Amino acid sequence: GSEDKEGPDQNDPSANWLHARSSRKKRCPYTKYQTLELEKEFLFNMYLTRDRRHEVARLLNLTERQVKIWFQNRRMKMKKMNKDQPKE
Amino acid sequence: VMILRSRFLDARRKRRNFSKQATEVLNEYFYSHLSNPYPSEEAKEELAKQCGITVSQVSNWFGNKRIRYKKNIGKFQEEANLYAMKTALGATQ
DNA sequence: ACCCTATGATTTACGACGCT
DNA sequence: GAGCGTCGTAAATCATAGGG
Repeated sequence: GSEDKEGPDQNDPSANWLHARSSRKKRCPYTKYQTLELEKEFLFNMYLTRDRRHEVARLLNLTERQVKIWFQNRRMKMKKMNKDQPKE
Repeated sequence: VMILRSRFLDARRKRRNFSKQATEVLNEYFYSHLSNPYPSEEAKEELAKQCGITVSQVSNWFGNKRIRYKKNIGKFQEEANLYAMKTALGATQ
């Protein structure tokens, strides 16, 4: 019989978890320069206007979408830092 | 100067491995919820309390565990069986 | 000391869903 | 109803801990 293995496997559990994200862009780490400039911009203000986003994207050779998402992630990071350690 | 700067920037990366006991608790939860190893916020808080770590650390642990388990199920088979047996024994008690 | 793997944390990139 | 917001996450990568 095909059931000679132990019970727990039965089916592939990992196949069950979440979407098998096929066509996603591979994560590509930003350069020191790009990150530094993004941080400076974030320090200036946490939310970008359309024009500012366009400008930053052009300056750093990133897409506007990447810049938008970077700011979203950066805000989440700030929130997490405040939650984990209110001071520093 | 470079040392000071890098330490400042990466201060949060300083870490110690979790205690054996904490890892035990996390693994027990993971393998007893293997079909859906996504603890709720409340469950994370409870686990964090039991393990003496933060909720963020619990989230990190599950994120790492899920991806590493999925990437190489074979490597974790022994561990999976161990914890499966444990919960089974606990249930029959 | 050196090398290597395990492990915890951080960084990109999205999907899901909300609000306006 | 396109567009940007948060939230939770996957996946890759980073940095170190820990062990032989």
